[in-house]
Amino acid sequence: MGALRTTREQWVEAGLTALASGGPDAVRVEALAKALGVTKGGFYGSFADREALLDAMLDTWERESTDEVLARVEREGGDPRTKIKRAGVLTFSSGRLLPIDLAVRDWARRDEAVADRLRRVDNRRMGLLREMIGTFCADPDEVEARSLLAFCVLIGEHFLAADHGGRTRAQVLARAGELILDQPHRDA
Amino acid sequence: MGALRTTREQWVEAGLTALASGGPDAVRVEALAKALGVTKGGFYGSFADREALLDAMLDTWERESTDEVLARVEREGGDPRTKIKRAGVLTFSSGRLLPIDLAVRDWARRDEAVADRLRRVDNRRMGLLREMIGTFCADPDEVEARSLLAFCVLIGEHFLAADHGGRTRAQVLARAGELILDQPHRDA
DNA sequence: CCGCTGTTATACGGTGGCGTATATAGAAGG
DNA sequence: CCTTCTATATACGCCACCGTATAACAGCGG
Repeated sequence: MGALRTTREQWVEAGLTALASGGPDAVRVEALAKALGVTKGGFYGSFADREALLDAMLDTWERESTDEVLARVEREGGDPRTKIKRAGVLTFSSGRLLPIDLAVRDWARRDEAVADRLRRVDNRRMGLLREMIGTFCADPDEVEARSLLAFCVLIGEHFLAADHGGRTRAQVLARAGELILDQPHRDA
Repeated sequence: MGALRTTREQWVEAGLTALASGGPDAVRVEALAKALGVTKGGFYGSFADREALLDAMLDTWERESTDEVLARVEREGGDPRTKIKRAGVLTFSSGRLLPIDLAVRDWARRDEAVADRLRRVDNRRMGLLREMIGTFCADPDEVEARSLLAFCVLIGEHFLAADHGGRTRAQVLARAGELILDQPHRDA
């Protein structure tokens, strides 16, 4: 073989970094090449075009966000609450996946194919939430409502800019988490 | 005067439409001109450059999202719950403001000036939520938590792609709304 | 009716990005 | 050590876009 090749994975990684910080429009072949210290010459040996890279990036994101997280959660075990918390940390507290996730969400509003992928990912996550919340809440409709609440907070939090009158966001979130997860509603 | 001028407002309106459907990168002077049936020739009579248009667009959005909504809510009166619901409808159920709002939220993640504007807007909205929820919830920390929950749902809902096992999103949201607003937490 | 006045159309230069073609360089194999 | 093979550098054409300069043109005042 010839000189050491810049792998598909390196291009995908650089692409995801660009996506995370600037959205899909920031994923530009020449910019990624510069970030990798090469020129775009070799890019078209690994990918047909820019679209193919975007597709591969979404493949990687989908796999890391679902299969890898769920496998690791399953492998490390624990009670339902522990599992869910671990899934949340793995997905939204590693600096890597969170910004990609948020960028994909905005992207999905304008691209139906991206929206389909996001639906697959979100449905698997909702599955976990249902499972956990179902352990302490009997009404399936309420399980669904609480799962949606939890998911909306996990995501929506990052799109809100409001302050909280001296409290930190983390403090308010902790209290909100209690309302959703630790205080099952009692029917009047 | 010469030929009928294409007003600043028309450019701003076209810009907001483009922002709503394609994000800030879709706000391109020549594309807006085509949408207005003119060329970009006159654009630079109304704006110094593209940045000036983006600024004017944000001015308009900020005013419509806060002053106009709050003034109308105040003018039409009603009890706190009615006021809040009216504010929610005016902001998030008119096809116009919602997509702009979502686009601005993603934009704010990458632009500090946009983030500052969004903070001003969100703080005024949180003010209304606090006021309403404070009417049936005494603990200020819980008021804050419930307000954040409500706001996260209003926004996060539009960034989620999950299904709900036969239920519609509206059904699940209705139940979630009850949990946040109609079922004050009782201490154990 | 004719000449201002100011808005818009048109043309231009510059930049940056995509995808292709060709040359080059560096490792593997003889 | 030389050949060969392949990834990459380089150069190219193309297009979209920004911002400017200049020309044309539509109303209004005289």
